[in-house]
Amino acid sequence: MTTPLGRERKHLQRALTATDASLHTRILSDIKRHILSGHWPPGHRIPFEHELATVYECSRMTVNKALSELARAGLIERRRKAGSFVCRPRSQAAVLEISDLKTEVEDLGRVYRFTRLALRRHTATEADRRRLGLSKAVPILAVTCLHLGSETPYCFEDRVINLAAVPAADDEAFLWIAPGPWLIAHVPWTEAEHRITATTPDLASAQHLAIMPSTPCLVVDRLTWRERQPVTHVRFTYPGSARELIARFEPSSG
Amino acid sequence: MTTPLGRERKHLQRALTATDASLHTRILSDIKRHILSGHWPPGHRIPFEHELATVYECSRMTVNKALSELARAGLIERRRKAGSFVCRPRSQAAVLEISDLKTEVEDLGRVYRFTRLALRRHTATEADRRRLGLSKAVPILAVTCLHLGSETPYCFEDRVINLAAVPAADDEAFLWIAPGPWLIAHVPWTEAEHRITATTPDLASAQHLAIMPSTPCLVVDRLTWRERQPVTHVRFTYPGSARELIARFEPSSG
DNA sequence: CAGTGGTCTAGACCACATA
DNA sequence: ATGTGGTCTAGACCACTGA
Repeated sequence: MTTPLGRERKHLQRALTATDASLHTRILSDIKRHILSGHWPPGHRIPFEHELATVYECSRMTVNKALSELARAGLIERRRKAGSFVCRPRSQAAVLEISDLKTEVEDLGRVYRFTRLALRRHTATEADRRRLGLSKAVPILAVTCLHLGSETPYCFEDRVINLAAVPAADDEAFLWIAPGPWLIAHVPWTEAEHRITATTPDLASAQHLAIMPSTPCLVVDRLTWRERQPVTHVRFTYPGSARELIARFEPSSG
Repeated sequence: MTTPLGRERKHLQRALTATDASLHTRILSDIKRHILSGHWPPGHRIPFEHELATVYECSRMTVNKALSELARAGLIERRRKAGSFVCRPRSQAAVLEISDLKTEVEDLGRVYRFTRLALRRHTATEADRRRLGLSKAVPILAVTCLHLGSETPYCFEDRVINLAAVPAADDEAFLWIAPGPWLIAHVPWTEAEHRITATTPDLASAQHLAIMPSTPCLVVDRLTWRERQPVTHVRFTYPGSARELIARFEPSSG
């Protein structure tokens, strides 16, 4: 009696639904549809796992997989003994895709080029330490670049690299490869924090971008860690007219 | 022989690890650590499911749960017959938390208040339709608000609401509740697209924010749908000095 | 064609929160 | 005390795909 009894049932279901994917996917999207359509408002208790298992004629594990994913996605909240409930939507979260500059520029249909401006190695000043969130005076590589789209200044990059975290950067001139791509190739899988503000450019930025010092600019500060160790801080300054950050939000997964 | 043979093993593992959570969580974070530390570089093939199942002395399902989650998180890529491989990191993606203005202001330690300025009901003009991505001349509710932090102008809100999607909005004056919270309460679970730019404010914004027309401003445009139907478009204009958008990126889950 | 991941089962025990 | 979700098992079949 260890023969798979569920097999006939499974095939029956496949025949009935036919349309698409796996069962747990179907359960997931069914529930998701109920939530997104408003049919199940926030606070609504969705059926228990064993109920859904009965409805879909499957094992509880299959239902559990669907519900667990919905919980991770933040669509439902699960409470022991109480059940699973539709969440109130998170205020507004959005996934911001910050691709590399080359892709960005080429997506605008322009020809990408960058020039390295200054490159300087020194011990971290007070300002550098503040940028990197460091307390010690580690060796630092400071580099500035100008990124162009079809020969028009597109973005000014002002970066410090923590050489204690990335010693190999000391041997790189960043003439043929920009610091960003180089770092991704040499220090993959980092964590990052972005700060996005609107300001007037500092003098260096305005000069290199060839804009008036009063031109509003979008400034993206990115601080990157590797295993809680600061790796690099970079400030991208875009003339406000050049850049749009676009972020999409969907209740994910599906 | 249907008695759970795995029980002794399970308890053995609990005793061995003791530290924390579930087994699949531990497997997940073990692998994640190998990846984030660079010990397993992009392209590296991680052990097969059955290998890990042997190592951790558990069933393949448990390993599968961990690996599936890593795959969803984008840390590994799974290919049938070939195995699972460490991904190259996605360029840079970040989760931007756009909370509501009340929370935002209060997080700055200020007292939140908002005033509704204009409220007007009319048929969608060409401009309105462009904002909402609509082709038909539906009824529209246009509303502007000023949000203040400790009586200082913090953000100017210029919004249009598609009354065809949210008829109930027609009965709301938005004097006691701001349009944002009202919409979240009445139209939960929407999809949204955000556009973030830096510009000089338009005349109305500058006037209400009491800033010079040359002050750089962070402008957040948000278009919201419900089931592919445009619900609302809103433009938030912040004096550049007032606002920082902060986005964090981690290789998620764990 | 052989072996991987993808999926599913029919149980089980447990922690835990709630009624 | 009871019943929920959380976790896990020891199998199984299948689809796909790369060697």
